[in-house]
Amino acid sequence: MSEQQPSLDEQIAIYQREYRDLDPRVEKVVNALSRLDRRMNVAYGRQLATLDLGSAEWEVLKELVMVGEPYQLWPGSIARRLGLTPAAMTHRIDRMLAQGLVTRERDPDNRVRVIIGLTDTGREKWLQVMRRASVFEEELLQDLSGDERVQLGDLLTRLLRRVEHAQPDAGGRLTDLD
Amino acid sequence: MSEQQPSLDEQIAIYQREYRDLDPRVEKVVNALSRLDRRMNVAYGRQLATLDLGSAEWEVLKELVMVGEPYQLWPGSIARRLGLTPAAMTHRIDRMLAQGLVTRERDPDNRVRVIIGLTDTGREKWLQVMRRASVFEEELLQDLSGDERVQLGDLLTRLLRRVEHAQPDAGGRLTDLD
DNA sequence: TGTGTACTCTTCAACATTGAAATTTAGCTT
DNA sequence: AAGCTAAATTTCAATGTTGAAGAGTACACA
Repeated sequence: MSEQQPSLDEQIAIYQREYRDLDPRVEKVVNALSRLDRRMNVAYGRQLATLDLGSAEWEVLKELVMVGEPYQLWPGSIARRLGLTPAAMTHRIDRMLAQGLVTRERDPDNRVRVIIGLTDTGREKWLQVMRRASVFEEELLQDLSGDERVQLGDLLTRLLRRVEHAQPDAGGRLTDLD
Repeated sequence: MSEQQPSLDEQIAIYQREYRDLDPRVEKVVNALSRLDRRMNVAYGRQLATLDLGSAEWEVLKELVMVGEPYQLWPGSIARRLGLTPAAMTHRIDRMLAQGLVTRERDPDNRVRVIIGLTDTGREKWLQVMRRASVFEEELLQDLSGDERVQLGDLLTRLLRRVEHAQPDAGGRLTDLD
């Protein structure tokens, strides 16, 4: 009935008691990953709050910067990348328009489509967030040597490959997102 | 204006163009982590759906199993662990009660408090999910040797330590969650 | 040229989460 | 023992997301 979360090793020990066939090495990786991501998001969330930005807006900003010049994307494409419904995008963009972070105009090539563009204000906001985020990220990796950072990046990239280029062929159980 | 997400390396290259001081090794780790977590959650979400379970319910189930016997927790404690408001917990538990996954009773020691307990149905549900999840997880780590799995687990654990035992003393920017 | 089909975005109602106020209880202080 | 403060949960109104339906546009094919 403890108030605080058990340590990762405690968690895995209990999981194994519940389900003997579980591989503790695999569980350690997977659960550490998910714990880390939660912590990172809490940290980002706090920094965003000090910049009057919600994490919803931040996600969209990131996608727009991520495509590079000229910082344009269709709403549906953003929605798919973020795993949201198009309806949610409509509303997010409404809000971001009001804050001057993005523009919305009809696509001349296909008038059903809409083009979302990043404003200078939006790009500046992205930069402000990244400046703070990079301080946190550096702190997070503090204990790792240069070699270890590269090693970790490589291992994670190899996992990512499995899951980002997953063809759902051959009874594949892996996820496709786009 | 591409339809699909840029690769991790493309993403980082663009980030660096926007913000020169960014350390690509750090960015690679952090962004790979966050991409992986998103993919994993999509995969889990699909498996949960086939078991008529929402990810909200799954999160609560996990916390209850994670504390071990006798599988009891206060609503506020669950809320803090999951980063939710107490109000959200009230509603989640309402739903889970209706599905017979948990019980809710007053704490005899402090009648303001409430004790949420796992039912046998709930524990069985957890097991069903884990049986499927472990297949996916094994597939995810497929390309890593036994040594590499341990190595990855260790590196991630070291990051986690930085962030889970963070005292916000000394101007610390790291997050505290509980 | 006309029709059908597919696609994109928006609108709408239902549901989940949030933040704040309200309620109830415990524990401390005097 | 009374009153004050702090804590846990629930209730309520407001906001965000979802799924489905609707409106508009492009493309293929007859």
